[in-house]
Amino acid sequence: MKYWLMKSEPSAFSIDDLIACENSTDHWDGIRNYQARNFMRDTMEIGDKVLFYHSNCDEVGVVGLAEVASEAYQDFTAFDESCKYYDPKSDPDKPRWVMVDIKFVEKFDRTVTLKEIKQIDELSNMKLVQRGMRLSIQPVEEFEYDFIINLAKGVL
DNA sequence: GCCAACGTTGGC
DNA sequence: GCCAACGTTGGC
Repeated sequence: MKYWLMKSEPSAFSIDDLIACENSTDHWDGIRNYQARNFMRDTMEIGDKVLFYHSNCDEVGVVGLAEVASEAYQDFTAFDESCKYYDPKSDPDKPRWVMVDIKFVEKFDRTVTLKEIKQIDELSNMKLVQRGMRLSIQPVEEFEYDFIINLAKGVL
């Protein structure tokens, strides 16, 4: 069992959008970064736990939980010329990009904000708060995952 | 909207 | 293989 943080811009795809999907599950398409792709392709497993993070918005932070619901498979949006994620260099016979399905688990009553996370010593090693870290899919430690849930629920 | 930091591309 | 130019990310 592994733990991840996955970023999404709520103006493009928010946690409420995920809830609204059939079975509260959707494919996580549009990843065009090799490191993030490799995590999905090589390391993620069905059932892995995900912190759902809203970036580039009014209230930046972790808004809820999800889980990995499929193995990695080819990201078909790379072959669609009309899609903004179109990548002419991705050959359908040898797809360059993959995605996984993500299933909604829980929406927090409140957002655990980036600002708040930055102020907590125990979370200072999270990739999220490292300078210049832009990866949209990041591994997190189990205790970090638990810590953020506890913050959201006011247990701490 | 700004801009720092980063990843990718492509000429050499 | 180097590195400048460019495009993107994402906090503020």
